[in-house]
Amino acid sequence: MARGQGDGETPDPAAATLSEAELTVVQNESLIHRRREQICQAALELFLEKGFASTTIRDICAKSGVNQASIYDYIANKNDILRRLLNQLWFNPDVPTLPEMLRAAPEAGFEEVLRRYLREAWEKKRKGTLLVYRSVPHMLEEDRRAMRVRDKALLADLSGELAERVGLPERDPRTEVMANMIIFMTAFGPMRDWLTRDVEDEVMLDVVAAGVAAMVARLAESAGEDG
Amino acid sequence: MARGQGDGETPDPAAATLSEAELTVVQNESLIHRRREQICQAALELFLEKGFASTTIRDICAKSGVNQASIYDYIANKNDILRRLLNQLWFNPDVPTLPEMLRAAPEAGFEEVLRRYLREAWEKKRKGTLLVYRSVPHMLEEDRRAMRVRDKALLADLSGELAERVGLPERDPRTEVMANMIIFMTAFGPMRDWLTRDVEDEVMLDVVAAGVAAMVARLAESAGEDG
DNA sequence: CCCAAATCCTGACGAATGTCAGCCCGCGTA
DNA sequence: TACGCGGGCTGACATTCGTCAGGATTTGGG
Repeated sequence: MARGQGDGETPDPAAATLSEAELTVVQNESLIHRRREQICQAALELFLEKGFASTTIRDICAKSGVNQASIYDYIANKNDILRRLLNQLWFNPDVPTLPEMLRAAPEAGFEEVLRRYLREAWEKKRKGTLLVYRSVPHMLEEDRRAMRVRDKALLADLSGELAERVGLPERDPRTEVMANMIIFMTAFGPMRDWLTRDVEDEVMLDVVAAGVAAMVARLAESAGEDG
Repeated sequence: MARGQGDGETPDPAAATLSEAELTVVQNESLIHRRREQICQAALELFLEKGFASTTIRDICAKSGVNQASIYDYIANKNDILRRLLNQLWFNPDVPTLPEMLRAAPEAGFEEVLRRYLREAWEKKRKGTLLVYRSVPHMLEEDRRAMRVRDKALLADLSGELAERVGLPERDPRTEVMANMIIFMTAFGPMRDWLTRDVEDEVMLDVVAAGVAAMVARLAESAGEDG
C-alpha cells in the first residue's frame, strides 16, 4: 500500500501557508476531511498539554480513535499534523488582522478597534497562539521561515497603519517596535491566563486595550517633540 | 555503583526553588560543581535550540564532553537538569525583581527604574525567560506548581508597589492585570528578538519603558475618574 | 447473495531513547 | 612496588518511538 509522498512539494518561499502533503490511498474526500478533523483536534489538545515532541502518534491515535496504521492514510507524518494545525489556526483563522480591522472601521477610535480585535483574537485564536509560541523549536526550518515571512508582513502592515496615527515614518524603528509590542500583546491573554483566570474577561480587555492605546499615544507625543 | 536516589525529597510546597536530587557517587565537591556547570550549560543551549523533549541525553553528553554513563554521577535524570537550570536562571538569578528595584530607588521615577530593570533582565535573564516559557509542558506537575507560586508572589509584590503609584487598591483586578502585563513585557525582548534584531537595544528599551509607563499612567488616570 | 473495491487494523520493523552494571585506569599512599 | 579507591567508560538493557506491509473486514453494486 503505497502511502503518501512525504513532505515539501511546493517550495514557494512566499507561500501564505505551509505545504500539506497529499495522500492517495483513501479516496472518499469527505471521509478524509472528517478523519483529519478528528486527528487534528486530538493532536492539538495533546500538543498544548504535553508539547509536540512528547506527544506520540500512539497518543493521538488513542485520543482520536483512529488506528495507528490508518492514520498514515490521512496525514503524512507527525510534522504534517503540526503544519495542518498551524495552517488552520495561524495562517487561516477566521479573525481579520488588526490592521485590516483598523482599515475596515476608520470611524472607530484606535482603542475601540483594539478592544474588538483582542476580544476576537483571545476567543478564537487562543489555542493557535499557544501552539505557535510553544512549537517553534519543533518546526522544520522551512516552516519556521514561512512563519517569519508571514509575521514580518503583518508587522509591516501594522507599522504602516500605526505610522499615520503616530506621525512617524513607517520604517522608523520606534514604529516597528510598537507594532511588535502590540502583536506580542495578542499573546498576553492566552499565555498568562493561568494567573488571570479569576479576572473577568472584560476587565482584562479594558485594561489591556486602554494600556496599549496609551502606549501608542505616548509614542505619538514623543514623535511630535523630536519631529 | 549505587547512583542517586531519584527525585523529590523535599516536598515543601512553598519552597522558593525546585528540589534538586542529591547524588552520592562522586565525592569531590568542586569536581561535581564543575561537571554540573558543563552539563547545564550544554543542556541549556540544546533545550533552547531543539526543545527539551527532543534533546537527548546523548546530545548533552556530546556537547558537554561528559560520558553517557558518568553523567548520572552528576545529575539524577534529564528532568533534574531542567530543574537545576530553572533554579539558576529563574529562581535565583542575580537580577533583583522589579518591585525590589522600585523600593531600592524611591527617588527615581517609575520609567527610569523600569528601563534599568528591563536592561538587566534582557541581558541576564534572556535565556531563562525563553526556557521557562517553552518548557512549561515538560515540567513535572509539582515543579509547575512551584513556578506558579513564585509567579503569584512576584505578581502580588508588584501589584502592591503599583497600587500606591496608581491610586487603586492592591487587590483591584485592574492593578493585578497591569502587574501581569508588566511581567509579561519582560518577556517581550527575548521572545520576539527574531524580529527586532536589527533594532538597537536602547531604542527598543526606550519604546518599551515609555510605553509601559504610559500604560500605568493611564490606569492611574482612569482610577482617579471612578475613585 | 457474491464479488471487487475501499477502508481498517494486526503485528511487526528498525531506530532511538533513558538509564546503568560493571569493568577499566591512574594516582596517591604505605 | 603493591594496593585501594575515586572517577571514567564500554557496552548493553528494556522500552518506546515513527512508520508501514499486508492480511482482514466492511461496503456497495449487480
